[in-house]
Amino acid sequence: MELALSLGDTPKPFSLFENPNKGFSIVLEQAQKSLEEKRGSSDPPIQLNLLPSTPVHHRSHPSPHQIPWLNHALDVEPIARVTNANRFRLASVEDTNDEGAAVSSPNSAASSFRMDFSIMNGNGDARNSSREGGVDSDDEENGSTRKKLRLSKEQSAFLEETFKEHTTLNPKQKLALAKQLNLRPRQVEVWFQNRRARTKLKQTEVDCEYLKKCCETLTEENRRLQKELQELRALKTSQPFYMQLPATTLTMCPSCERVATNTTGAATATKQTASIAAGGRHQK
DNA sequence: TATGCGAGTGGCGTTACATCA
DNA sequence: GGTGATGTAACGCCACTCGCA
Repeated sequence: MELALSLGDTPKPFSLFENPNKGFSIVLEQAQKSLEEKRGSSDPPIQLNLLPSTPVHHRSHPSPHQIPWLNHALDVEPIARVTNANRFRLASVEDTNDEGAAVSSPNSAASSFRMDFSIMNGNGDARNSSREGGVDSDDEENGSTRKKLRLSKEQSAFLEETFKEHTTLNPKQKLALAKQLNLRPRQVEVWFQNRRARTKLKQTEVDCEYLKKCCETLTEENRRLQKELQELRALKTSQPFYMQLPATTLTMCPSCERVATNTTGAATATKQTASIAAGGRHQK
């Protein structure tokens, strides 16, 4: 599994910015604004491309990895986070596919791996080995012990591709995917939950790194400005002559910040004075 | 021993439905 | 009978956690 890290050049800003409920976002926003103001340009914020980027043209130009039935399902019913709003009662369907027994909690459909895939797929072939993510033979023999299930590479890859298309599944998609991969719907559901959680975790790590860099940059900028201020104050005390210049004679060109001579204004004169005191920094 | 990851559990939000005033 | 308030069940998701490979 590859996690692509994109540093900039992303249409979407920082993920945390998108969530106003996160306390982090305020800090980040301020830091980013501050940096942008100082630089005069907006550096593209960092973003970890863990979440699948859904191409705008994705329906018209399907990728080689696209899953037709999923796209079809999308056409029928858009998902994202509307599963609650648009969900339809599938309890009976799921329960049927989900063993319908050995339920340890309302959300966990099964705590053992007893499953006859021949019921679901019409074939109970040799793919149902534990390594392939199907029924574990040990579980068949010993229902009390649960062996660690590992999905096969093919199953993982397929789930990954599906996740790239959309990070959540509606019940139809879940059932279809489970059927296609020879897994229980609950397994597909859990895989997507875990995948979302780990994506979020990775993104958080990247966010933290970005915040660190922001903090360092701002600290450095602050240090520089403090130093500059000290120099200005020193100049002000040692060369009071500049402070006695008529305020109406000097100003700054707003566009290039060079000295102009025949406009007036006390504020701009102050700016000019500061500029001269700073050694004409703007005249590079 | 550390790590990845599949899975269990509890809590929360949302929706549909039933009941009652 | 229609309507709004309230309670409840079902469902999905998330955060946390465990434990196996």
